[in-house]
Amino acid sequence: MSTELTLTPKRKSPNGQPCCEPVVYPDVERAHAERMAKIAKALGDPIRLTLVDVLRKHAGKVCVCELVPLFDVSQSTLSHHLKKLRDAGIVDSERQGLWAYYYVNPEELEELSAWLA
Amino acid sequence: MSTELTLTPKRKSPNGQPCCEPVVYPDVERAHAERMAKIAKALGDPIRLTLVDVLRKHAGKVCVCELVPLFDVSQSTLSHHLKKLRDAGIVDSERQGLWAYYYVNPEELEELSAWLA
DNA sequence: CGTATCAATTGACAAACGTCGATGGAACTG
DNA sequence: CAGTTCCATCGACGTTTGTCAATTGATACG
Repeated sequence: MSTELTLTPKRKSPNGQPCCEPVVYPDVERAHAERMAKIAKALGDPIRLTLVDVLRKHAGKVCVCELVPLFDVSQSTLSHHLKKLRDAGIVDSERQGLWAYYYVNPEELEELSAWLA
Repeated sequence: MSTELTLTPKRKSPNGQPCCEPVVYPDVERAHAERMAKIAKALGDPIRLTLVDVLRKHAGKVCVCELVPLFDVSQSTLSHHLKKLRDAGIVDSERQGLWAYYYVNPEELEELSAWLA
């Protein structure tokens, strides 16, 4: 990263000039930021965050039919949230007969967790 | 939390019965989850996440005019993103003459960071 | 085979989002 | 004062989101 920016304009710029030197975009960060933002976005809903919480704490595979009664939303809405978490890679699921079991992919949270710490 | 749930239905439920015992909603988590989801949502955009990254790494107050050239969006869009971060409490700003200086409120990230770790 | 159960998908809708260009307002410069 | 600079806000737009009721598809049971 090493971006030691110099960031303190003191006076108005001369006419026509922008106020600051354009600073290079930290290139390494780009894909990094996009991956983490995707994860954060998936966690950006109380229901989904709680789902992840329950799945993590249980540390095993949890049947959808156990998850539905935990929330005040319809089954289809919950299914939709689970799909978002799957699309983000945060959870995965496994079918067994009638039931679907969900579990967390802890690695997917690591990057964001490390950045945040 | 102490929620040791028993979560593994094996057979189809008898007619009319739902498949699982309803499990109590972990009440403590509710406000907690909403606060953290709000923070996560604010971080759920690559531009905003990068803004927070730059502000954190610089560990000081940064002028908006330094931030604008870092991204491929208009000044008004960037201002909009900064407002979202302000609304979430993640950053704060301070006016000095013509310029606005932004900085991170690190405490606001702690709850989510701790949960994620 | 017929019916019930669980879960995903579909379609609909209002609300929120991300973006831009234009405008407004405060403050500095000459 | 007149012009300029920085930044926030407004209005518009197309897209995405969160939600539900209804449907579908797969599986299990009798």
